[in-house]
Amino acid sequence: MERTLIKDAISKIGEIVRLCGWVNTRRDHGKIVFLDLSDRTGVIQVITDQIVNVGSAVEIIGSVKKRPEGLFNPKLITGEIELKAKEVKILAQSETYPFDMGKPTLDLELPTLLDFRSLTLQHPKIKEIFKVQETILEAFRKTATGLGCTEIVVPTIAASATEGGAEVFDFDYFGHKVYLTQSPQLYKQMLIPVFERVYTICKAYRAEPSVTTRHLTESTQMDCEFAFVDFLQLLGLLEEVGTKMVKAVEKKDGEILEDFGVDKIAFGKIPRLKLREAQEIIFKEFGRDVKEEKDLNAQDEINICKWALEKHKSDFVTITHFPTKKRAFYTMPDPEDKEYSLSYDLLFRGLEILSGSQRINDYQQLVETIKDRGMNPTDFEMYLMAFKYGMPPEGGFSFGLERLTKNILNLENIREASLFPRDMERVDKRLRNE
RNA sequence: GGACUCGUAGUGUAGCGGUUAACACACUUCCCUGUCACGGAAGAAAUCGCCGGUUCGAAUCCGGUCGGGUCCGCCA
Repeated sequence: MERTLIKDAISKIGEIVRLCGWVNTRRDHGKIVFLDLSDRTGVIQVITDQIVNVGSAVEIIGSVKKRPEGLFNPKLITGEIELKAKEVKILAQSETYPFDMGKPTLDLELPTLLDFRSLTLQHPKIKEIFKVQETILEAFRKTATGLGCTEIVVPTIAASATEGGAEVFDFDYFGHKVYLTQSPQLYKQMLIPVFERVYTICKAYRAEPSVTTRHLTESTQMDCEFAFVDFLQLLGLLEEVGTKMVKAVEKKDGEILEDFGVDKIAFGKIPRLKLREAQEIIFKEFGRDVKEEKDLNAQDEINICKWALEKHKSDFVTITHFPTKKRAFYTMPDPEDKEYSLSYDLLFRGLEILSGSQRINDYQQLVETIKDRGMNPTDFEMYLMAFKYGMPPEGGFSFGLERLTKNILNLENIREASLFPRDMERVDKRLRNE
């Protein structure tokens, strides 16, 4: 007999069907036993007299019935029907889970959540995090494609430590020292003269010894790069991509946002502030003098987002013109004040979720900048080659997928927004110093 | 790297000088034909992270150690 998906059972009242899925919970009333059966499309109540362990994979043949009047369950899409089982076949018996999977929220401490990752991911509410992530990825692809970008796949093994800034992982490569890339930056720039506009979804590696709620050593970046654009156009592009991703989640996963108790997202016109202007606002509105700082710290980001929400009804804020010295070498200095750069960060609900810049596209200027930073142009031979042959004005940006997911769902820790998070102390299992 | 915090059944917590170490969920057995976080009865399950000290007496106080967590720094 052909398998029926749970959501399709709704239209099969009176028919005999075969359902496949997992037993979520069991309510045993003696002569009558209720099972909640789930598959990828939903959950249905099954009536049987058999005891089946929670978690087991089963195949159930039975008849779809309309529930008696007054016994509907509005929480289920199948709440007006149920399956009267004729035959329950256990395909794979489940052991007892180390915690209660039946509760609406898995109430576990973070280390427990991650120690049992292959099990905790099965919980409906945790699964939802990654359905949202899927929506973000889907919307990013769709928006970038709509903007004329070609999707590219870039390497994560590189011969030079490249960009400076973050610490990088190095390892032995057939007797040579090579590095894991901290961003797809150089590769997407090299592909500008090929495709004019590109995007990539890739992994980025940072060996920073940071143990915080917002850092991963392996993150997923969503990157775009555009040719023939100026600074203001770039700001428009990043705000469009950012807004569309969040709107897609609101549209497609509204119920999940409700489940997580998330406030309605504010889409007012996104304020654009130079770093100095943002610092001025923080001083005036929050009484904290950070005007000498070269970047915003975590508290600054929270403050300025609060201001943007109150004054501009926007959960986003764009911060521009960071000090040139604090940014990667390929960042274009502001021609009007070279101390500052044509760079930007996008903040969303108190956290930086994107950064990027207008790039230096002039070959000579790029070579000089690399030298000024104490790096060697010969380490960038292939990269620089592209700039000798008609590199147009260009720029781009990079979104952090896990950070965006964390902040959309108001998760406490970024590790919750990664299926298998890597940090200083964990690569699937806990690492111990021997 | 620095500061502050927390380690108690499988899980999440309570207890903070003398308790038979408590509660909830999960688990086992029994009862229950309408539950949907089902309900009811009984039960199993913890050398209170580890080592040492103070004390007549330590889960509880002190020191050390190991392991978490949060914040700061670094960083995206």
